Amino acid sequence: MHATTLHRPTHRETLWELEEAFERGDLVTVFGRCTVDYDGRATSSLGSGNRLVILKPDGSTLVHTDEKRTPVNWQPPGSEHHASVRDGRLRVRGTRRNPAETLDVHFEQVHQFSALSVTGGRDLDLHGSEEDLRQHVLDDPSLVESGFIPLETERESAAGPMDIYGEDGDGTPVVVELKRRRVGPSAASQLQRYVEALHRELGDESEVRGILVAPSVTDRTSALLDEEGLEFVALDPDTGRPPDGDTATGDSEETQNTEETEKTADTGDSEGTS
Amino acid sequence: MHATTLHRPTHRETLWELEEAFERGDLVTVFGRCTVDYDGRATSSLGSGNRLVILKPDGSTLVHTDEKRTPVNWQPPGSEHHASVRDGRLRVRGTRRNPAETLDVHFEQVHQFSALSVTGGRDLDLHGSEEDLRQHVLDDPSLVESGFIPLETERESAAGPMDIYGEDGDGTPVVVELKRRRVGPSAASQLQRYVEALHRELGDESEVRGILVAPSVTDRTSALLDEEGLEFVALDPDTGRPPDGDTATGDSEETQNTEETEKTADTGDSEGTS
DNA sequence: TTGTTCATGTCGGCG
DNA sequence: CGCCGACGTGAACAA
Repeated sequence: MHATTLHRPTHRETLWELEEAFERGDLVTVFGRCTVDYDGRATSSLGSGNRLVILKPDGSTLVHTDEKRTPVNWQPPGSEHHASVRDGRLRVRGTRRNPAETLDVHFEQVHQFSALSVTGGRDLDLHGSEEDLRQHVLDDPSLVESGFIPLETERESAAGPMDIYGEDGDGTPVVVELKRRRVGPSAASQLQRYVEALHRELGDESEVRGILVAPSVTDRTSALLDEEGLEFVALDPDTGRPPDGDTATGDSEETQNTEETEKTADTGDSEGTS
Repeated sequence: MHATTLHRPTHRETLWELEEAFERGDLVTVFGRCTVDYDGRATSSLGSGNRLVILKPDGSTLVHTDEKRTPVNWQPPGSEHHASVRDGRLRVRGTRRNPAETLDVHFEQVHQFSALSVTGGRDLDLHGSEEDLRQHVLDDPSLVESGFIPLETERESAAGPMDIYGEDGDGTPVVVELKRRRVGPSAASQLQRYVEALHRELGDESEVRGILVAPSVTDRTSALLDEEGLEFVALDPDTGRPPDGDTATGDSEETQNTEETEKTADTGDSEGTS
């Protein structure tokens, strides 16, 4: 581990240290007054101001102001860094092809330069994603509906892979779409795509049910689900159980299967993870 | 403008400077060996390693490794920073409510601390977004189709706001969905949602056309569009004209209006921007 | 605050 | 490398 820092360096000094840092594979931060120009998937320009520029050894460039989580300008990983001095200004350029794009940072003045060796320890242990929700459902399919039997995950269809494919107690095909958070209209459309594709695949006479599993759903989306004959089951991705305010279980006398459907899954005695 | 930098400071020194920097509203960078723990919308932990931590005066926290554009961990703007020393470690905590979430960075060692005044100049001039494409179409509606008349943008429907609502030469309602880049299935679904909602709104006897305007479309999506009776028009968001390889203009003898539809817009003499 | 959608989204996985 | 969908998406804007 090492850290090189220059205070108010000349452009020539910065240029030299930049190239050394690129060579070593350091992470570089440059704080200074600069303009930024981007051209590629879109086009942008940013007037002069003091910003923090980060150059990563994987080729990425981040230009940060004092606000927001998202950089005001950037270049993705896989780009190439190149630095030069022209017209009394230091230029740091990031380029890539496919898509072709270029980011130019022109420094009028560099207030601070740092080269840091940031190697090691970058794998994150994350819980609470859609993957976890799926595991909950596979561990105890009755969470979706009593009698539900998962048959396949990521099952392919003409509309793409569906999260969980299975059958209900009557042997009717069921498509389950999982969302880790409150869902909007797009999730309903996505589920509908899968249901329609499967319906076409299995034959026009076949019934196919679609169930959206998420912690909650917006009003408009709830209406869309109703119109499409799709169903909703409330599940929290963390606990794998119905959220606290478990209203809107979808059965507002509009679900198409009016026979004795038991939607209330019996909680409690799930054996859980192996 | 000022920049304070400490090289291998003690935790006590860092703590002092951190609180000063928070007070001044500086942007802070801390480079050091640390662990990171997050709990909120999800839960994550990150083992010990050398990382660059950025603390913005708007409350955001970014933890960057030597790879990727996206921080390995973060806290959004609007959070609150708090620093303390416990058990011989420096803890920097970011918290917010709604949703409730906490990010803890525990430093075993700080290699470098900087406090930077990054005020000013953060508005970006950006071109090439969907907004530009819309302007192109509104300037010359024949780009979509000869005879097309835009009536309203962001028109509300039961399925949400549609990009452009208008009429074709026959007075048939048309929903136009704009995309700045090559589109996948979700865009087709989105358009279909709007068309269906409008169809319902105007009455079951009414015909409603849906046109997807984008530079290009994937094969599967093209099939989806066909099945739904939706149309596609190829337009480049930058130039507002058909892209170079202008194949797949949608008229593969499957569009439902087989009367004399003139899809080929006359290029060239568009008056353009006012 | 909630709902909805765009984004230079970014990122990972699979074919 | 393209397609496809998740993401602690973030950010802007309207209701």
